Amino acid sequence: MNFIEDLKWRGALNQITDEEGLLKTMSEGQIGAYVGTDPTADSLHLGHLIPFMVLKRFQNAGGKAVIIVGGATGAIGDPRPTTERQLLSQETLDHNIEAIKEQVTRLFGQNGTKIVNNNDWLGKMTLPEFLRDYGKLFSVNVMLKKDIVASRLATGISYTEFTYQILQGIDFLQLWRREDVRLEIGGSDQWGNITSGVDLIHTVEGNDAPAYGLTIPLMTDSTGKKFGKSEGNAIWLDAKKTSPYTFYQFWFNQQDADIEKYLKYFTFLEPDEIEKIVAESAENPGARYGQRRLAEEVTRFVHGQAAVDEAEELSKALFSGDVSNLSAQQIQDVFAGVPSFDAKNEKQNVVDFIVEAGIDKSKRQAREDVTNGAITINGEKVTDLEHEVDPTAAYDGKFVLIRRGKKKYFLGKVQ
RNA sequence: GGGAGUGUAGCGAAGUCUGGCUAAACGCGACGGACUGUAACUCCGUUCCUUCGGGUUCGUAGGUUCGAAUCCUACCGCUCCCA
Repeated sequence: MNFIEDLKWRGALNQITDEEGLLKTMSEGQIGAYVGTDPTADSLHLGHLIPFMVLKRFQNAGGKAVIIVGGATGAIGDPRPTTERQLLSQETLDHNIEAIKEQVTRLFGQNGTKIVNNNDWLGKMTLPEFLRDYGKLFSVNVMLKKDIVASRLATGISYTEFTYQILQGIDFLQLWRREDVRLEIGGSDQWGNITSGVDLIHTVEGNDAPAYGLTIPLMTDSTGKKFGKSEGNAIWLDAKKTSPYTFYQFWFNQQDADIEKYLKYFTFLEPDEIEKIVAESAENPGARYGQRRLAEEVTRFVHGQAAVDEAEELSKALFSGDVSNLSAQQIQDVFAGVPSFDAKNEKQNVVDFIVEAGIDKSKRQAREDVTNGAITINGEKVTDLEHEVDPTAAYDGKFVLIRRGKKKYFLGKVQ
């Protein structure tokens, strides 16, 4: 299978500007492909992972991977379908850029991957240069027709965000010239921006200049719902924001119906390997073999093998049920990935304790959970609203382990 | 600038004409429980806060009234039509 056939098989291809042309160009020698991301936060999340995985596949297929961390575009704001973006301060942007560069480096490794900041060229451009050299080449009529702009005309869009597509177009042109980038990869919402770049290159470099764009379909689960959130929170790639354990569990908890789709889309496993996993899972779905493999593969890609081992060990400890016999040292080792809070070194009513630990947001909620038998402290179920929690009662007085519901653990560190 | 709408809990959406029975129907989501495979489906419960007496809510600020999400005034936001 070639690069494109593989993407199709994985359900990871939405639109492509010129399939034949791209394959031809790829066969003629090594070319680069790029994915751009703006530093809107200090970490990427699962939504960002998708284009990066396709870029990685491109790299595995013999291409050169180039990544833009958009210092300049991030300062402008890619228009969202709903409302204008809040601009970020320069300090925040700088901080985010560094954090994201580091993450991307971890995903791609040092060798052969180029990470650039578009501020290097966009930041130096003067306004007259911009208008003369680039603005002249863009038709407002065409720009207005881009879906994202058209959808914003009713509610309003600033001149700043309107201009975004030109900047992204310039990025593609710059990389086309500097890094032999011939392909831009993005989510399906990026189609308009990507074609801006392809059009610009064709205008400047000639209509037969090889430049292609490719988008990836939005991932949804089997019920059609948006993918990538857990309890309303984004799944981050930064271990400090989403622990490797939580990350692993996110994948492990996916339902049977989605496993095949996710294995294809989110792992680098070969087709026959995936078929084998799917067949084995179908035979004995209760063993959750597909989920385990999915969790392993994706966690390894993002956090490394050590994190996979740790997440598996932690999962084993948590779901075997009995935590009361663990030593303080074991607690410290095994539960490092669980959300933690500082516990006072004194007895306290359960309800107050739960709220102060941030496990529930109101006493009402905390009472309900206790009454329902949802709260377990140090392995013992607590159902009495008057129960006094003694944080020093177990684990050498160093830790309190709270479980809410079946799956959620919180570790209190006694002060 | 002129005109017509509209703003209700995390979201969607009733209630407004005909003021009290409304902490506010219903749906979704979320959270817990049962079942199970750490699943799906299904079922049950909860979903503003609380010292469990009560307290604070229906865009904001006033007003009328014994009593206002409901009536009046002003202001703010959003949508649509005309210019």
